[in-house]
Amino acid sequence: MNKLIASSPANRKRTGVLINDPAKLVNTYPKVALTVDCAIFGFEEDKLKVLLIRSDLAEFKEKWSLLGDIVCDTEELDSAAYRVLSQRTGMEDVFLEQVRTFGGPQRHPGGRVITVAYCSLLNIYHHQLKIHDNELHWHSVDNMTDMAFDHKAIIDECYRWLQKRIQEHPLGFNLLPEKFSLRELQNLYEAILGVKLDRRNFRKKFFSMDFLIDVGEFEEDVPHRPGKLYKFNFEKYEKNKRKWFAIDF
Amino acid sequence: MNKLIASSPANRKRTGVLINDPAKLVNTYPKVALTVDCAIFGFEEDKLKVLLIRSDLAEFKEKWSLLGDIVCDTEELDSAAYRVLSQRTGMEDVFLEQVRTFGGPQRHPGGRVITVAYCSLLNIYHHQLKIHDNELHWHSVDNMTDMAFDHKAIIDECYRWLQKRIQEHPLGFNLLPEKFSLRELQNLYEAILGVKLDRRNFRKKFFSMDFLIDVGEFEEDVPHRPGKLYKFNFEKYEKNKRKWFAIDF
DNA sequence: CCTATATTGTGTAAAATTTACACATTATAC
DNA sequence: GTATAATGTGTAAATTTTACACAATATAGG
Repeated sequence: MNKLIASSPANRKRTGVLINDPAKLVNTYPKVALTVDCAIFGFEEDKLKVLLIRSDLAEFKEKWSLLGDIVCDTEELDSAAYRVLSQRTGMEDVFLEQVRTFGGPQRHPGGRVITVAYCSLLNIYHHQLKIHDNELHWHSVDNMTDMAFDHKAIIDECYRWLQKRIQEHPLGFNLLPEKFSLRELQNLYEAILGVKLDRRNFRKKFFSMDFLIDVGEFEEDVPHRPGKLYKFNFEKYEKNKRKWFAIDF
Repeated sequence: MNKLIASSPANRKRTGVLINDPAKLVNTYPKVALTVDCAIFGFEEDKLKVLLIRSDLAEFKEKWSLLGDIVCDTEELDSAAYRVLSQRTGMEDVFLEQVRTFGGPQRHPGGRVITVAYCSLLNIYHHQLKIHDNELHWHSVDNMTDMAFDHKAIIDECYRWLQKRIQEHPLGFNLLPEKFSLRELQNLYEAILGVKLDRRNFRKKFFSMDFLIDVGEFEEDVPHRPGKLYKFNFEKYEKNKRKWFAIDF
């Protein structure tokens, strides 16, 4: 099934003789192209969105793909992903985390290309966000179709990852403006998790965590009684971060 | 900081002209060596162990490394990891999951080598387990020192991943014999999580989940009253898998 | 056979958390 | 000024989690 490669650690006979020239060894290894792909999520009109670009492969004409790039020679994976992110959005200090690596031998029509998938969260209305390329678009996460490569599978994986993660860590705030109302926060959770939550219990939950700072301001331009605005107290959270423990499955 | 690569998706001018020859494009990408590394965990004498091998690089003489191998030309990442696992342990049907990818440009002294880390769990006393290579050893997970490459960091990451994962999914049973006592199960959780648990509450918890099958047998060769033996009901678990939901951070 | 030892197996009460649920308040829109 | 649409708030019941002690049962060793 696999071509045998004599130098491969598992096939190399272990003679007890140590290898003095690792570069020579690595030279015998097969090489693949390496990219990063970013699932850049945003939240708009109470919907989770992901930033996509038109594929420029003829084969995937009219199809959408994630923002990605090759990893340069001496570049860290995280740095490559971050570079994609800031080049494409103009934003700095954006939430970014590795999700998983996709390496199917047939995933790219041009030959083997391994991609490390990243998840990124940003506020679509951030003043710093600049999307120049008019081939870039925010797509609703439900209703992902016509995707190039295996990018549908990557987005699905990143979305599941996000659903899980926002329940355990305060990631969601990265999708909101710095100041937000509890309604916005609840809409965010409801949209991402695909559930309906009780308003009073939701509030009680977040207030009891005691990480919300009342900024003493109110919503504006809403056609009803404006809600209070809050900030998330990241410093306090980092200090009090509870060690998560509960057997439950 | 990074060498510019004209063909890189992010640098390529988007002219609207579609690429008809993706292979030609991929050929211009820089290539890296690709490996998988398996953190193969076992449980012995109430301690979490990981299977390591002596590094065969002179540079890492006397140091330990994870079991890994290069990924072959047309091989899936999962398959490569599984191949390492079965070649090294003789076992089939072993729990295996991708954890994350390590790709620091300097992580391998022989040049750039990206590695996809996998976590695997098996029962050290399984009759099928055959470890031929006498350079292979089970190491206690605390007390990991003298590791080759960045394998200490990889093990740390896999260990944290495991700690989290066994609380949400019934992975731990993969480390135990098919039939086990509740004491063994509790020892497992205590060892992996590094906590002390109340015996009665632990039992109540697992009984209330209702996934344990009383096999009607008892421990043997223990110098005290033998405990009942149980199996984990994986079928029932798969059917009833509850969708995990709880905002908590 | 008896005794010492070590571990199994079991229940309950208190505390904490989660859930379900309704109405008065406050702003805008017309 | 009135209709509308959302905010803001409390409590009781149910559930889950925690803390905690003692009798039963096997082996080990004299």
